Amino acid sequence: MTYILQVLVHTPAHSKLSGPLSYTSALPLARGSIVKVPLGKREVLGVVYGHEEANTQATQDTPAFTYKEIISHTTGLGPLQEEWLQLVEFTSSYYQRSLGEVAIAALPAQLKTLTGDQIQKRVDKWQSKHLASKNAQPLDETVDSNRTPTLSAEQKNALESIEHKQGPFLLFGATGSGKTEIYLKCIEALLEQDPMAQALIMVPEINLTPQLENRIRARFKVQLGLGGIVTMHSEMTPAQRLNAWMAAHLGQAKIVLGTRMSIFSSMPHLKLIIVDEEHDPSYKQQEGARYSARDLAVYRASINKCKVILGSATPSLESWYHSLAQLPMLNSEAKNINKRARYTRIEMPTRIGEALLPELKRVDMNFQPKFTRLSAPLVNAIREKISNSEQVLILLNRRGYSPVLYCASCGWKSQCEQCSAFKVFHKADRTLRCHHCGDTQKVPRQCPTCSNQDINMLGIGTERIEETLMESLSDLRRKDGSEIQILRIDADSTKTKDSLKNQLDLVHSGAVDILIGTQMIAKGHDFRRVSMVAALEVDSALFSNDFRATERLFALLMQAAGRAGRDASFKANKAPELWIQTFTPQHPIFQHLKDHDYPGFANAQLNERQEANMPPFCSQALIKSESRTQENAQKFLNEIKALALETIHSMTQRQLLPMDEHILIYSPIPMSMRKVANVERAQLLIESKSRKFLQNFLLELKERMSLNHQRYTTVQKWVIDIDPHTL
DNA sequence: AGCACGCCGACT
DNA sequence: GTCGGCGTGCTC
Repeated sequence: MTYILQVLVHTPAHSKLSGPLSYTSALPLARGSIVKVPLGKREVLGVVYGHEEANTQATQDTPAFTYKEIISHTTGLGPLQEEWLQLVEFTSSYYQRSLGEVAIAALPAQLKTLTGDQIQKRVDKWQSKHLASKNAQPLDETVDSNRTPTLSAEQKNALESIEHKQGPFLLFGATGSGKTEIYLKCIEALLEQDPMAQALIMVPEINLTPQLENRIRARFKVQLGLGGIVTMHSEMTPAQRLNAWMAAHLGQAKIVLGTRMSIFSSMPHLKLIIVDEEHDPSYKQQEGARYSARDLAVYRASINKCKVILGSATPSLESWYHSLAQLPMLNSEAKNINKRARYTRIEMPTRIGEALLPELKRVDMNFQPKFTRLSAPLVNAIREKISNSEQVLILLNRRGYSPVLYCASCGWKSQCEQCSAFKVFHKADRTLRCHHCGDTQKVPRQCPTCSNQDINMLGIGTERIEETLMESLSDLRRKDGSEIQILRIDADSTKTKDSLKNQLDLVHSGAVDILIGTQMIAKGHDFRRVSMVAALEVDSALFSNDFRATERLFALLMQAAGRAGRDASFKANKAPELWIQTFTPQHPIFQHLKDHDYPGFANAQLNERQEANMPPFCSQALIKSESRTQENAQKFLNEIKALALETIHSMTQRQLLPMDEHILIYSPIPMSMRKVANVERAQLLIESKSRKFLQNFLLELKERMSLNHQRYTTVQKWVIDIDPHTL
């Protein structure tokens, strides 16, 4: 008997080939089976999507098409489960990519290169190893799994809610309020109740949060054995990824800890999903299928009928909004709408132990001498902390020495020829570097256009702050008379593999007094002896074109402040301090920050978003195009716009859309980074009050586009970004 | 997406 | 004379 299988293969999103392809097979392989199939001259990985008995006679309207036969199917690895396929289907349709692309991208790459036999060997090897480690229950080491901390009343209430309610849960807990302990307790309870159960924990970037992994391993190592806990992130080797994936797929890994990619891990007994720091932008994939792993987590929990916990001290406005049963009414214009709270909010406002909330100090830069980089009050405060053997953390989100070079006599600037950006002066190797295309040149000794010897620097970067501090604190000594140590951590200082970890270890060990860095140091890491955090140059985020910039700044500053004063044994008789240098100290964000009032901030933001009809009060999609010329990039989008208007008209006529303007098509504009590496970029924003209508509309728009596919040749590349993060 | 075929520029 | 650029076209 011959069967015809529909197989998902990695085919492009916008083409005739975007659907499942048909192959013949001697076996009626189950949906979800992993197979190898021929495609053109290649042999590719595929996932069986369905099968039917072959019709011996080709029907009239389907001309006989000679299908190729599948090459092999992977024994030893059972089929991917129905819920997993459903997640793939949803991702594919919601984010407008082909089923095959989503499915194959979600599988470990080694499945493509290894033969069926090789995979079988891996499975056998893995299973015997796993069994061995299971039998040898480690009595070794100083595992203190029984030593679980006593829970606060807040934590007890939180656990009770999670146990008795349905969720999804928004765990809104201050930094240091013990969210991690809640996660661990939930997993504990789950495994106790069902030893087969699997839990998925997602974190924004695993290398920035090794503490969580350590705590999970410490807590569950004995119970689960080595293979019971696996991690998944992009820095693992292909072999490691395959192993972790198999462990999860075969049900032996009970805990999967990973970055956004792990939302697609095959977990047949998935019973709990946790999204830590759910507000973090890195949950949004920026390539291929541009999914939000956080949103998919909520969806996956609903199809798996399992619980999902979104945790954050500064939730995304979307999640916050979903946790409200009623909109706040702070402005007269705001409408008080009663709505359904989709998420159950659980609050844990109190920091555990003696840790005090940071105190906000604003330096009004309007009253500082012109071009001041580090204000006198800030420098004095730093001196005081250091001489008191405390650590200081300085945040500046700009690496390099100076972001722009400028010639005062002719007006030359260090513009990158290939990008709409300036080349940044890096003093360490005396180069001018473009941070967008990577182009690097030696720094000119004189102005390239007028030969003026005197080139000015505009603005500051982390390198320059490091230098400035070294100079202004050169006389300062530690209590024991030794020299103070300043360390800079940014993408430049952490190029080699373990350098980030090594540098962070230096901070933890106390060898460093002042740590200067970009955003990367604000995430996750506990610097226990840090008693002061200073943020420089924050104003640009307050006046950005991107409506989410304020939200991101607030989260960053709250998170940075949370780095400080976490050491219970650190006898801080004073609260830790968060210093901000700003030209707009009266900006409302700072009042909320001072009061540690996230709800106040979020509610004010929600009111603004409501008035301006921005997310979460509308859904957005962004079509981006790339071309040699800006004109062509926009020309393409104008064609799309015309097609979109036609589509709306037609859909309205067919009553697929309501009569009034439910879909709003803006006009093409250059992207905020309009040129990168000599490629001009433009974008077209599409908006709707209704997520469902927007989806339906985009589906039909895409269909119409593929009908006249050959027409779109003016453009090199185009993509649809659903729920874009940055505009 | 890959991968081939195919037709024009600078090199062993 | 070949190597190799990326435009065009095809893959169940």
